[in-house]
Amino acid sequence: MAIVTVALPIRTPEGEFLAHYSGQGLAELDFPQPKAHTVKKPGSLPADIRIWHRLTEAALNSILAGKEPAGLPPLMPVGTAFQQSVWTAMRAIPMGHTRSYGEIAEEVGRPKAVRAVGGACGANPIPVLVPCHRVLAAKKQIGGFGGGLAWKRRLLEAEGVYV
DNA sequence: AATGACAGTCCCA
DNA sequence: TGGGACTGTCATT
Repeated sequence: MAIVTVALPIRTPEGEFLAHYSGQGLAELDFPQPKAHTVKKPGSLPADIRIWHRLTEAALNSILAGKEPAGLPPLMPVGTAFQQSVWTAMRAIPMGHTRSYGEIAEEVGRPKAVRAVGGACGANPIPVLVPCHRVLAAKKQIGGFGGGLAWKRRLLEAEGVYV
């Protein structure tokens, strides 16, 4: 059975993100690429994907503007059981709040797997909407970020969080 | 199958 | 300030 995904661009004040949809929902969200690459739009899209994309566009722009999204598309990232549990825990962090890698590790029942939590954060396919940027190192240190620390700072700043 | 490298954290010297 | 143990995942060997 073929795996079907659709990639659609999202214009924001920060650049053009790229959203990937599977048949289940939003599977991946890419930060703006250094090289502006054109995305070919399919002539017609399934109704559910159009709806999800509108939700993704609105949610992404809301968060970038520091506002609570009115709604989210179904978030369907692909990953291991451990990664799924970490991503689920991250989604429970309210806007403007943060957790440490250690706190997330405890929440998923693996208090000693702190470092592995960092790995799962880095593997998060849906940054921003799955708020990996709200996970900091101990003592409110900034920690790392796959998309570049500038993005992490930018996203935290939009939520009024300063490290 | 084993090793090394990571978006971490704590402990002990 | 520095080194070791701990943990999940992936690339490399």
